[in-house]
Amino acid sequence: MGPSYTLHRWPVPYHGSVGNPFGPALARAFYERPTIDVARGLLGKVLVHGPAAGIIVETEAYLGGDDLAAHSSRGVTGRTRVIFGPPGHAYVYFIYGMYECLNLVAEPDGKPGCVLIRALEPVAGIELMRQRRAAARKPQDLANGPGKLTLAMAITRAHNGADVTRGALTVREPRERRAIEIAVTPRVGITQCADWPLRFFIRGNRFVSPAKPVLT
DNA sequence: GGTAGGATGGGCT
DNA sequence: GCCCATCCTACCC
Repeated sequence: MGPSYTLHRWPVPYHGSVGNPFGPALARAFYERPTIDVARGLLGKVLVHGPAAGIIVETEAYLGGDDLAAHSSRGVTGRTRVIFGPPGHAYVYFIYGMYECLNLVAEPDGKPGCVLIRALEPVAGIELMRQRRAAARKPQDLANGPGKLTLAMAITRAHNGADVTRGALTVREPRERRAIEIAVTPRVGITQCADWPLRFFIRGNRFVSPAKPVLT
């Protein structure tokens, strides 16, 4: 029988044009900037992995220095090595025994800083995402959380260290630019530096995560 | 509409 | 042994 949701509630899948339906991949210089600038700048860009793609609608900045919520605050380890490396690479880590989260490394080589991708607005490969996210009952539930979006996009720890300026996993300019308003709140699910305003999302977008910290 | 509780395993002290 | 940058289900309005 059919799925438990009704098909008409889903948007028509976006098939794109022949060839690459999006703009060029962001260059390394985009990432080689202060982490907060990168976190804000990624909003509205398009994360692409093979046939699946989504507009980045929510991010969080994890800084170097005294940001104790950042994995890099404990120094270079086997896990955090990538965060200290060159910008424009993926840092993917395993969390809560079940999920994986995608970050993009910022700052010049040698300086820590990364951006957690927290939510996507699916724009291509939506049928594929539905298959990968059987628990999602509505389109906005496909990728509205850091663990959900890695499932929907089939991003795993195998992508840790991958160069996102080229290859199968990239971040690209959108086909058309849209004006957006950026909302800022504290980050979700942390205890250290819990009041730092480092979560950014597109105000009014229905695909942001359901987490609702106090607006600042 | 809402929330409490459990699943599940790697990283690090 | 404790800590998680989470998600889903069940259950209750």
